[in-house]
Order: sequence, then C-alpha cells, then structure tokens
Amino acid sequence: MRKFRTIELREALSLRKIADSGQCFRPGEIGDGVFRFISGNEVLELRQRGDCAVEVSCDAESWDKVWRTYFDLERDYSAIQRDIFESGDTLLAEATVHGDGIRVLRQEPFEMLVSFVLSQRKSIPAIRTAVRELAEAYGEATEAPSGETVFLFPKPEVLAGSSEESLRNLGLGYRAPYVLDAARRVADGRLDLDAVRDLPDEELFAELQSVHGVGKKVANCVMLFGYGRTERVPSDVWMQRIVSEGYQGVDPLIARKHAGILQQYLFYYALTHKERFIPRKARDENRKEKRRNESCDTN
DNA sequence: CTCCAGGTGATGG
DNA sequence: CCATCACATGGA
Repeated sequence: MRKFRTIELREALSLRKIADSGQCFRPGEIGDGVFRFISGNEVLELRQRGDCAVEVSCDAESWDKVWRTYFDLERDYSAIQRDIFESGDTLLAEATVHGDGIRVLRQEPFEMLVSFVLSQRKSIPAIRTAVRELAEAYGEATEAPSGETVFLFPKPEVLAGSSEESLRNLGLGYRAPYVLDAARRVADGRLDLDAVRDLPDEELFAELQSVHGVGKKVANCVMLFGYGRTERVPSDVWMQRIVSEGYQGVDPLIARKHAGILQQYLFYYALTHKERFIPRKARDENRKEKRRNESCDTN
C-alpha cells in the first residue's frame, strides 16, 4: 500500500455513509477500513481518521483539483444543517444528525446518466453489480493506488459502439436499448453533456429526458449528482414512503433551499430504518390481492 | 420458490 | 391530466 497523507477537514466527512447513501454505485470499502472512489481517470483510496480527517493516497494537487470538488467540500453543510434544526422539522433533523458526514458528490454526468438509467427497478446492490460489470466490459483498465486493476467508467463512444444484444448479455434486460440510446446521443453530440451544464434547471431537465428511458426521477438524479443542482429532488419509492409515512402525505421539501441535499439525508435515513417507512398494512393487502388474483386465474 | 427493487413508456380512459 | 401494465433480472 502506498503511503497515505492526512487531510484535515472543516466539517464531517463520512466515507462509509457516502458510499452507502445510494448516490453512487462504485465507491466502497475495499478492506481494512480503506475506501476507494473513482472519478474520471482518477482513482482515490482513503481511510477515515475521525469525523473530520481522512488519510488519502493522492498528492496535494490531485486532492485540491479533483477530490475537494468531488466531495463538495467547498459547500457549507454546517449552515444547511443549522437551517434544518431551526426549521422545527424533527424527522428531518433526526435524519440530518444520523447522516452527518454525508456530502452530495459531484460525479460525472455521463456516469450518472447511465447508472441511473440502469437503476430503474433494481435494488442498490444489484445496481452496483450492473455498473461494475459494465465497467469491466467496456471501461479502460487502470492501476489503483493499492496496485489492483480497476476499470474506469466506460466512455460514451465505446458504449455507443456496443450492441443491444451484448448489453442484454450483461444482464441489463429491457434497459439495454435505453443505455445504448444514452451512449449514442452523447457520442454523436445530440446530447452535449458539457454544453447543457449552463442551461437553467427546467431546460436541462427537459434535455435529459430526451433520452429514451430517462424520466423525471432519473433526470433529477443526473441533475443533483452529476451537475450539482442541489434544488432538485429525485422522487423515488423511498421518498414517497417518507412523505406518506413520515409527513402525512405533505412534501416537506417544497420551497426548501438545497432540497436535494435535505433529500439525501432523508433518503439515507429511510434506507437505514426501512421498517419504519414500509407501511405494513399495504404490504399485507398486496399479498391478499395477489392470492385473490391467482385463485381467479385457476377458475 | 416468492417477492421486490432509487422507473419509464405505451396505452386507454 | 390520471390509472394501469409490461418490462428482465439479480438479490434477499
């Protein structure tokens, strides 16, 4: 293992919570408390050293130019948390304490686009597997600081040169043509992921949804996690459960500043307290419903 | 084996 | 505009 340098931070940074918070699918613990993150062509390995310090494998220049931005370290999360505590929303406050150290990462738009297109109707572990296999099949190999070989996220042109059949063979199922459409649009310039960076929210939102298989939820994920649009709130099953089970159906994030970051605290809280947000009644009714349908079929 | 998963597009009211 | 439905497959 390469020599690590210690970085002191102004605010909490939790590698584990970030890796487990559902906003990224490739980062994770590679053993012995060491986490690996990948951004573009760079591979970072690092270790937690208390709440506000990490030991990193990279040099100072790479940390400042790549990873400080990636981990959104310029933003004042303490101020955001203060606002939350002052708002009197006790569930959100609890989620914020529980999720302290989470940052909303600034990841690559193309990776976010493809990853969240893949994510539909998949569990988070299954998404991780799919993204890793996609990278192993189409991404460039590179040497990680540990010496291991890792695969970068595939370039649009490489994916675009693939075929629906080979993507299906990776297990992408009905999402294979969606991934291909995304890659082709980016590769041939119909969707310019650099140019759209400057568009206002609603125009970027519409532009992203021009891709087959990209609806509101995926578009919002790309905007939040790929373009740092922190007002965007991806609404998925878990956010819907939070609103219905925790807020009597009234969305707590409307008209909140940095709603996307608040969303991330709530989402992580729900992921780690699932029982609390799965309506038991609805589950039982679903079961009964299915049994009824089956008995009808046999009649 | 069953159930469900960070949804979306197509179709029909 | 809203309600359904099919969609492929891995993980628990």
